[in-house]
Amino acid sequence: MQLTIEPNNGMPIFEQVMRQIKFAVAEGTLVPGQLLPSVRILAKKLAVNPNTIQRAYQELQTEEVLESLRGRGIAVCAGAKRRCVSDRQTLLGQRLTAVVEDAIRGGLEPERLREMFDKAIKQATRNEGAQA
Amino acid sequence: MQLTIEPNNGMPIFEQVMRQIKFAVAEGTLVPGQLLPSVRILAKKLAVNPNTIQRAYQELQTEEVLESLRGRGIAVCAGAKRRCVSDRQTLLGQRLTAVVEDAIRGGLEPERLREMFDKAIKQATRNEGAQA
Amino acid sequence: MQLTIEPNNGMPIFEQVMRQIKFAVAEGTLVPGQLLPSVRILAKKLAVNPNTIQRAYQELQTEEVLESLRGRGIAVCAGAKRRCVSDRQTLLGQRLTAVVEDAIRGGLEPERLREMFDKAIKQATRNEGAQA
Amino acid sequence: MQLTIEPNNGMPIFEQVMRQIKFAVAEGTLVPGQLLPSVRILAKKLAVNPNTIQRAYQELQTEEVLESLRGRGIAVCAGAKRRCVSDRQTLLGQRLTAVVEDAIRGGLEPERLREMFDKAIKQATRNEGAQA
DNA sequence: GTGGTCTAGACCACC
DNA sequence: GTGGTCTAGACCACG
Repeated sequence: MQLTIEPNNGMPIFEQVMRQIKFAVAEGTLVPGQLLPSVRILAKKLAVNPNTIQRAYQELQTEEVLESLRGRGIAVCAGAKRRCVSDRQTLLGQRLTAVVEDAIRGGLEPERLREMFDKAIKQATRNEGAQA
Repeated sequence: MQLTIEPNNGMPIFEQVMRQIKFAVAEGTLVPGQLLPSVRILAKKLAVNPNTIQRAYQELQTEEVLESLRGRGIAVCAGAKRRCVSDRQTLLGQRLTAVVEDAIRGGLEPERLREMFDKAIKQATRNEGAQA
Repeated sequence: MQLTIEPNNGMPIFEQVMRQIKFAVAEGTLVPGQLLPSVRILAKKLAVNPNTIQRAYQELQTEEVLESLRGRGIAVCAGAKRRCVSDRQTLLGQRLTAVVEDAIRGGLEPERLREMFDKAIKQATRNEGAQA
Repeated sequence: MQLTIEPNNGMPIFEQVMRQIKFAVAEGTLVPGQLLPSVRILAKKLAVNPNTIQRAYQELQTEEVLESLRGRGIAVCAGAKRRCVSDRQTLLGQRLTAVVEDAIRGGLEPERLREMFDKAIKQATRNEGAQA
């Protein structure tokens, strides 16, 4: 698993960590039962305070994505994958709807918006292909 | 001009005010040269701390959307409309691109994304029509 | 509102604070909309680190018992009372069931258990009456 | 003797082991003088760290429930049964009293509490009967 | 003034 | 070794 954080981009670090872990669970990079790096290890790797990682892990536990195995570490929960995938879908849908609404309400013609959308899709798939 | 703020929705109040003023300028509800309500009046109307309005006006001045007319008040700048319109366009483009990128990078098929987009458009135009 | 914490009794301090706040909401000492003491004030009053109070408030927000009013403070949520009351009921039920089960499973005769229960009730009501 | 542990239910594993051993002594499944399985054997059977069993045995020795017989193993103490039985009684009494007190102090009417108690008793005896 | 986030470092229980 | 909790003190955005 490859985590990257960018401080000072507005999003709290612990939240960046949470999102990336949920993402990894959703796409299967992290599978249920798998142990995550320990708080201290991950903190060191990301050059971040252990408390920050602790908080990310903590909140992911209350979201039932991770679970603490006493003395052994922290692992991905059983039903986590399904939950993360659906979370991501709804979040994505909300964001897309919000953008479209703002555009339409701002007087942008649907045709023009569609052009922008098509362009964005084309570019995104090209990027994706390049990385693969 | 009709401003509405919703506290605690995550976006700072001063930013909500800024966006709505820029929006009004972009669509022509506020025209260059027009005077805005005084800080105190607007603060009272929105039931908001005057400091908050002050900051919104302040930052809009540094963005050259508003200008302070000594002793008369605060008015919309000359070239503000063009600037606001293009601002809104680029911002919208960025948001749309970001959502699309996240979706594709997250493994969503372009066809599925397009369906979501079409649904969002249909709903947004329906809402818009209802309001008009 | 009167909060008391006892360190070193096993229960984390932030959890003691949470429980007592939920209790106060449940019994109506704290009413929806009411502002709580600020993080710093309460921390000082309880002779505890502000972070500890912050965490209690934080988690009560994710449980939708409290809500943060930006720049103004932290207040009791609208639907909080009902939620806290039902929470307390279910929790109580679970504890009672657990004790009874342990007793029966341990071979205690139901009649003997009922005697103990009656004695506990009598004593508890007497205490309660004394305080009132 | 049949021990079962459930990790991550909040109660430390060594304590679960202790309670179950005391329980077995109290009900006579384990009789004074009887040898317990060795630390390693039991640890393996429960799929648990030997240190954990070691600690359970250790603390049961300081409570004079078990005693170490040099070279032969660990056995149940002479007066252990009486002690365990009375321990269990007082513990049970304390828990029951605590629950009842919390309920009454929380404003629950004694009649309502009694209903809950009766229901719990009925269910517990039914479960017990089913298992027997 | 408020809450929110973060760092640094400590202590604890558990395995 | 692990996670969990706490203290101390800092900085930030917001009102």
